[in-house]
Amino acid sequence: MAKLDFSPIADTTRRAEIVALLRRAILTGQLEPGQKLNELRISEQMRVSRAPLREAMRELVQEGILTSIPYAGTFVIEVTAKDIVDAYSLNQMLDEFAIEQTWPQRDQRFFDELDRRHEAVKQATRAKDTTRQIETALQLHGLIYEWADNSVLLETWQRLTSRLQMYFALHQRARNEPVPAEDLHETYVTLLKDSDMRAAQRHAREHIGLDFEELLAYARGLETRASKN
Amino acid sequence: MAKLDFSPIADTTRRAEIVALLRRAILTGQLEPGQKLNELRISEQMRVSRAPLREAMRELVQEGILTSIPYAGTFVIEVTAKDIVDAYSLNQMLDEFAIEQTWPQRDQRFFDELDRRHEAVKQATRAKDTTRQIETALQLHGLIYEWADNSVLLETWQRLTSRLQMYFALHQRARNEPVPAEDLHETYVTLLKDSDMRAAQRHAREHIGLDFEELLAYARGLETRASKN
DNA sequence: TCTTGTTAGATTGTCGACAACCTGCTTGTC
DNA sequence: GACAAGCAGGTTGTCGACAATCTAACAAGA
Repeated sequence: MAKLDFSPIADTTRRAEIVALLRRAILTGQLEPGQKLNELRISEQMRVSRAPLREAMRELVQEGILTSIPYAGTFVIEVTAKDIVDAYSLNQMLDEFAIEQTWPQRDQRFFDELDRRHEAVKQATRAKDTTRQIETALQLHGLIYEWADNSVLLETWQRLTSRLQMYFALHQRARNEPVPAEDLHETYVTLLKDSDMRAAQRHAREHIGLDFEELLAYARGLETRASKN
Repeated sequence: MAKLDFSPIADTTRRAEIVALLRRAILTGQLEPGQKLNELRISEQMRVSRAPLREAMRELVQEGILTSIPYAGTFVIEVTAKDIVDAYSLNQMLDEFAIEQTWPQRDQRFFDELDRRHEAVKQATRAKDTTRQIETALQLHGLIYEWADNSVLLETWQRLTSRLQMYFALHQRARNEPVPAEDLHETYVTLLKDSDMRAAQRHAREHIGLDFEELLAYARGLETRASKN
């Protein structure tokens, strides 16, 4: 019998689809930070009862992109400059760890996948599809976490990614101009293929840092504006 | 007007209480790994309808201590040796980071709280209340995360703690004898009060490592037994 | 004018019932 | 006896309605 990998069957519950829909709406910025999610309205729009919608919202609350106050409502999380700093500094630490864990596991399949994802970023960049550009860049970046073969680490990264994606999408929407070129990824990919682990770690640190500074400046701007109200 | 800090009022939803009840049942090992949670049965026992129960279960699924398969059921997560290794190695990394972040923030309040929690561990040890001993030890350990002033890091740690607590509780239940003395914590506390950050980091690494080796051996035993079925 | 009590409307939390689905057993056929 | 089809029981997923709670507007009193 030939060895054949079947992908898992799709979740066929309404709940799972609702989760996907809501998550996408939040991470692309269609639902803005602080916005309240009216259960009745959303359930009517989706042609679904409130039960699966509420369960979906509970999941997203635990995922950290929604927040719930009993009898008051469920809201998209607010983005503060401190949140970004926190997420960023933890991300740096995790990156270093993930690269360390992945390093001995790198093989041809890893390199191929690396190229595939890098190509996806370049394509999104050429198409000027900024939302997709953020998505693919994070997927490229997530490869080291998938390869690290540590399920808890991967979960942690995915939770963090939700927030990062949201932050970048907001930033992107605000300035409404294309994200910088993909040269940074070029170096990143090259270093991951190379033999100097420390160099890869160092680059990951600095590479992410660049986008981060801009992002942070944007968030500080938001807060300054908010404090004037 | 005198400055007075009111603590937030308790969540008064059934859902929140159910979450607390279930979490406790899982983390103390009353609900065993792999066990299925029958919604109807539990809802009847708690005198609650299935709606808030299901929402509570969704939260615990996202928290990582339950797992759900559509139309099949919701189960307590299985514990594999690899899970423990994964959680442990990530924990080491996070500890180092947390100590680094906390270090400059240490003040008298920190030291006082450190002593308070240490005392709680000693008390639980004297009372031979093993469940509480695990709880308090993890709370003592969690202080550096609370003081690190990084909300994302704290969340991550709390998720990890759920699993760690479950692992230790299982181990504890299995061998059914008191956990070793609190001398290890004595050193830990002393080092956190001292001025040598590296030493504290190194100790945290090794200190946790001791309990861990036993835990791991236990998990491997579980798997060996399971594979014979 | 400010504060306090009341009330109406809207929203969230919870409930009981029904629909969809899975599992294991039975039945019938070869 | 082996195997497939179909049925029965039980469990999860979803629904619509009701109860509890919050908010804001309004009225009454100091």
